[in-house]
Amino acid sequence: MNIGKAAKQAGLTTKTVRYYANIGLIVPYQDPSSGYRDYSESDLAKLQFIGMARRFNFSIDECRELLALYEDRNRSSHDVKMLTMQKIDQIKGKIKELESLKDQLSHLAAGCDGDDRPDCPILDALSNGKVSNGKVSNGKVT
Amino acid sequence: MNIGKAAKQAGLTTKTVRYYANIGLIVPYQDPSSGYRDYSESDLAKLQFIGMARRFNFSIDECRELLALYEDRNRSSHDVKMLTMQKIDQIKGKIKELESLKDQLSHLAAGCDGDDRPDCPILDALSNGKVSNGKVSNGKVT
DNA sequence: TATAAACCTTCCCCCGAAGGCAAGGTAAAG
DNA sequence: CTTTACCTTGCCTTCGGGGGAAGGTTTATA
Repeated sequence: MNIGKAAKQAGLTTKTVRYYANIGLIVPYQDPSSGYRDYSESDLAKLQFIGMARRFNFSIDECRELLALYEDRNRSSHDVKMLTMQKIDQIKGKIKELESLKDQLSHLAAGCDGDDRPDCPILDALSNGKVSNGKVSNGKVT
Repeated sequence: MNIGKAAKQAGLTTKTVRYYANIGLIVPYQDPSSGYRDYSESDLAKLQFIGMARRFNFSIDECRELLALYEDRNRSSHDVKMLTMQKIDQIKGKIKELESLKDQLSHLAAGCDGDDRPDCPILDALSNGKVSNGKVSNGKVT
């Protein structure tokens, strides 16, 4: 199967699929004469697997781990669950951080008239540095 | 004031402050003979302002807008509030997205025994593509 | 006064995870 | 045979800086 079809089946772009081949994540057979990549059914399954994992916010490196487990017939489900729980914790942390940001910004916005006069508590708060209790970044997750 | 002290006062790294000068965000006077940058009190206030805005997840371009408003004695607080509300909406969207991810992953994890046997509904779900209802990315915000 | 430590400068490469585009080769259809 | 659709590599861009080299400046100390 050519890269275009494989990409479409997996819901990815050809750029992405080619990138995965370049970084050694999913490397298909490549015809030496034409240079065309040829994706097998097994490759396609892996592409779909990775696509789904990426949609769940797993990083490429985490996908590498998941893929290794996926291919290991003797893996323990414990290992997979661990990775998943870690990801959940990471996401929870990011949510808390964003909740805090949202609350602080909402508080600022509530104090601002939002009319055509220049007085603005939001700008005041940003400039005097005393907004609230900090602790903002950085749990990754994006 | 030298860059090191200015950066420290603003809670930023010298790298970051130099970067802001390079992209034209906050450009201090630069001594032509030594090449040293010299940050005025006004520059420092802007650095602190930007630092705070960045901590609130405003992008560099949004910081540019905020800074323009900050410096405009005739701005209307309406404009500032608009930007802030937009940012709040953006953050809300990202939170929803992460909540959905978390719920789906939690659901998967709950179905997985997490023992040393290989059976793993998490991997099954990732590979068969039928996890739940998709709609995952992408509201930015990071 | 000499020297060392602590600053500062520019320059270039690096991260994640691809996207965009150009130049050119290949395959399949008409 | 030609057009069209697909494929290839390669290089530059994103975003917000971080790391470190090579070298200049300033300040403190011996």
